[in-house]
Amino acid sequence: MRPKNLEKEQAIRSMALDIIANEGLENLTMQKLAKAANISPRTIYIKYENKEDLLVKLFIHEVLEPYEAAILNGFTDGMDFSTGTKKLWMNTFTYLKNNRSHFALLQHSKSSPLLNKAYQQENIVQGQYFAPVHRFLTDNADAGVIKSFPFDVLRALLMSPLIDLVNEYFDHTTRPVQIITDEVIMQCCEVVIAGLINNK
Amino acid sequence: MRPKNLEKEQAIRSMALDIIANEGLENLTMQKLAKAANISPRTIYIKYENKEDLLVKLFIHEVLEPYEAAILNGFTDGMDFSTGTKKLWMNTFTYLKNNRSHFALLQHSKSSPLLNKAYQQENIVQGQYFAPVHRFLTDNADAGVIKSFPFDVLRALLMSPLIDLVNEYFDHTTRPVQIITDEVIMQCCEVVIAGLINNK
DNA sequence: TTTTTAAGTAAATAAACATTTACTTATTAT
DNA sequence: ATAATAAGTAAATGTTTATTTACTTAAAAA
Repeated sequence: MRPKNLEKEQAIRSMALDIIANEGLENLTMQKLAKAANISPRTIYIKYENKEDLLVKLFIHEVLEPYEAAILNGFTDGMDFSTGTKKLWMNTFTYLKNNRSHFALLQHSKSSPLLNKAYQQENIVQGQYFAPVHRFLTDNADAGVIKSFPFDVLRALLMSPLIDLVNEYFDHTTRPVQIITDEVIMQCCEVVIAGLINNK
Repeated sequence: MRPKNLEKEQAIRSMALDIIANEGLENLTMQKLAKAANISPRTIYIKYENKEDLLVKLFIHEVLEPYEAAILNGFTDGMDFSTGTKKLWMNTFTYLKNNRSHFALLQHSKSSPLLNKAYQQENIVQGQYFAPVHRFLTDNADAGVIKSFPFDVLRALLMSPLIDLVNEYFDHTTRPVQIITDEVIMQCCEVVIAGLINNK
């Protein structure tokens, strides 16, 4: 029995991310991908059931898992609120800055029904990201360190400005001046923290 | 000369938004649209050059313009920071809540190269939304009412949690309990305001 | 009323696409 | 060595799609 060539599988995944980063998800076709990876279209179907299967596996294993691991790097839910939040922000910013195609797929996962379903299932079932951040926020809310809101609301208040700023960062890469720097990110993080903290 | 039937043009636009709201942008095809509007595919091409032209015009005239008008309804850049921000938040939330397909297109405009281009051009050229909100934020920053950041950064800090919450709102419409209520939105708005205000 | 002209239609067309078919090749277990 | 088997390929296939062709209809201007 001839064994699977793992290099080819890796080529498929990496070229898929390249095409998505450079041309967008809507321009990723199986024939284009096969040509870019220097293989026959049929070979993709040996490794993946169909396009949906490829996209979901690419998204979960190549994007979501490394992304969540990177976010949680050096973070524990026992950190004090300010330190923990800054760690989450900086981890996220650094990772997304260096992985534009991953960011693109994450953004697509909000409007593509397919990826959105995959994202929600992954987060509900595995929840590597979900669990520590969930504990971090609810513990701080319960202890009265920050204002009390449902978890999803806290997450929106805490993390969505950062995602928007990453968007700005990529929009601005073609312009002469980079306005979204690490310093700006940290200052913004402090604004978000200031808003959420209970100061009574 | 037979005149254009404006009802048919309106049917095309309104059915397009229906399909986008119910099945997503990726499932809007010219034949499906023609059938839904009870016309021949050819008729769409009398009113629009091609699909891109249709989508861009739909997005700008049917979504972006009413959206920006709704956001600015009753808002002036001379309002005090807290009142003005709450007005912007409530206007935005109310409008998007009642226009799901418009929200869907706005979300797509972040990841679809086509709509993104249209959005940026429209905002740069017309800037109905841009201008008063820009003045509102920069004036308050200059006067020391809020912390000083570039406009784009201020906008991210001020508005992106709201957009994320609208997303939650639509995710939760299928669940039994609505967690994103007008009250929650107003409380979140106060959190954002608290973070940005200079209290020295 | 008749001519003119653009609006409108039904059906076709050509391109793009995901997926398969029919075949070849490489590797391992015997 | 060779049989067995899955990996791999080149070239279809059938479907879906945006867009056109060839024709009909309705209304305004003459």
